[in-house]
Amino acid sequence: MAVEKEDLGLSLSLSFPQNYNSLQLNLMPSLVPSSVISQKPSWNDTFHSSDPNSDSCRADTRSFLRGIDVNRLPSTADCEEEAGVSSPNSTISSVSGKRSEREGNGEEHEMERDCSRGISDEEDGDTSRKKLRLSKDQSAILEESFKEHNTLNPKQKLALAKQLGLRPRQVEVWFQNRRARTKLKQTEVDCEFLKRCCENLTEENRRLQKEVQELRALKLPTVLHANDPTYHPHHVPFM
DNA sequence: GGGAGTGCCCGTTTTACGTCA
DNA sequence: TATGACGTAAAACGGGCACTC
Repeated sequence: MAVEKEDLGLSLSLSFPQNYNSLQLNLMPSLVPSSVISQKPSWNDTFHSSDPNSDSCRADTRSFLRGIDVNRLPSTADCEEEAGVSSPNSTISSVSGKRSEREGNGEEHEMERDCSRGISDEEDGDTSRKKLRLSKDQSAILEESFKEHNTLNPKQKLALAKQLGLRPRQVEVWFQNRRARTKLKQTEVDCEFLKRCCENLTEENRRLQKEVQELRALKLPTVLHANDPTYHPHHVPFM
């Protein structure tokens, strides 16, 4: 496994029941969980025009990315598509349809040619989809990027893909899966937190119940006498 | 208002790889 | 030691939704 669970940098600090506010969830060293996950990264500054939501960027991207299916591996991929051969589980209109229209562009195409691993994977003539195991270096770089920003704008994606010698689609998929793993991890942490909350509340409830019983035991005579109209403080009942 | 294009999320499938009998 | 079954992590896929133009 390229990324161990520990590599996610998870740490959980719990302090119960004195101060629930002391709970700290730190999923990753530089990635603040939940609330910040959706924030746009500062790394955007690296790429000017980098706000993925900006009009210029989107328009840029749209014209930028068109016409090439990044899922298609370089070289032989073209032949396969034209021959109507795709992966066993994908139709021509599936991946190549949805992604090709939005991610194809000259730069990516050129970059894909440089993807030696992809080429070698496909050159064996096997038409089934080959899953590429990322190298440790590739995973490390992706992790570093993810720590900086857990989403990518198109330019960042291209730059990263180029740097790693991967297809932009692979980088995109990696980030999607990485976000999913982070979310799953956060859910596990949240569940653990709630579980501990429940345990502490149960214990607190048990303690309070016991305390109530003790108080009732102490005050029982008074309570009974107060409700007893025949009671007289100096009256000694028959035994 | 609605269609097209795009990005992201989510659930699922497929594949690579480690473990164990 | 070889090998096949099995489990798991992760890469990849497909559909849906939201958003923008």
